[in-house]
Amino acid sequence: MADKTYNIGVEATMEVIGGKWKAIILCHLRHDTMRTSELRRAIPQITQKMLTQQLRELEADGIVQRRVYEQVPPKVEYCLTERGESLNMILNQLCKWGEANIDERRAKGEVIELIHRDDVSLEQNQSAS
Amino acid sequence: MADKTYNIGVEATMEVIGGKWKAIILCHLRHDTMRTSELRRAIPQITQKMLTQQLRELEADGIVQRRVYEQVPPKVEYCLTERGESLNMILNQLCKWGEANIDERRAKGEVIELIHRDDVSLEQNQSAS
DNA sequence: ACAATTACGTACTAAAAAGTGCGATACACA
DNA sequence: TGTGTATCGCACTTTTTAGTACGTAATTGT
Repeated sequence: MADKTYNIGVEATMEVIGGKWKAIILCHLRHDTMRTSELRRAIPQITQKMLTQQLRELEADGIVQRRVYEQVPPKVEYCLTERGESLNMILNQLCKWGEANIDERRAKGEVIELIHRDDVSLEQNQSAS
Repeated sequence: MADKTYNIGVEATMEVIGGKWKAIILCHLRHDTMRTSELRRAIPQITQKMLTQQLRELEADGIVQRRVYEQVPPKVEYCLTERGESLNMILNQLCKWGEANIDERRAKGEVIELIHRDDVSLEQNQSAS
């Protein structure tokens, strides 16, 4: 394994959840275990190749767990590992911030649509005030 | 402004803080106002072009504020806007998660180095328990 | 005169990430 | 025999992102 150097923690995090698809995949998996086809339906624009590829990388990073059922047609399920679960709070906040931001932008006249608003409501919220 | 559609909030967030440099830049700016040259020293691998380009995009997204002092040689400072500040908690957590992850990986035998460990200690932390 | 300073732009190139199109498997069912 | 299912791999192309190399400005100090 080659020597690796980070300057600041966030670099290591973005290496794991960065890119066009990973954070989205993880946001879906944080609620449920899902099979490949469910993820594909939940993320319509992703291609099969990208989905598999990103899931493989997340697996290699110890974030998701892959479970294969030996049956035909195949059935493969993915869920977060313990390390993946430790991203839960971050994922929730990323979702919420994005939603709030979309609202602000819309209030300023931009034409934006948000298909699925996450209802995390009363989970690990700690809004001081 | 062209019509834009998101499926889930996190997409909008990653559009703003994604990419190789933005989250890193923001992590540095969350403590201080900094001028261009300070940022460059804080993030040694970034090129001048990338730094400027990313800052411009963050400015366009209303995340950072650019202040130009009319003097020679030029002096330009950047700081977070209110909207940028609203990312603070996320940025802290991204840093902390990365640090913890680096520790885990090192414990498993990987040869990793982390130059700057962030000491956010007692800021807006809310660890229940 | 000339270098150093600080911030930025622009044309061009290189590398990384994502997308397309195709094939494979192995069984069920018409 | 042929079609549908669910998952994945591979070769290839396109798009996006990042990096290189260079040039500008206006002033201070040598």
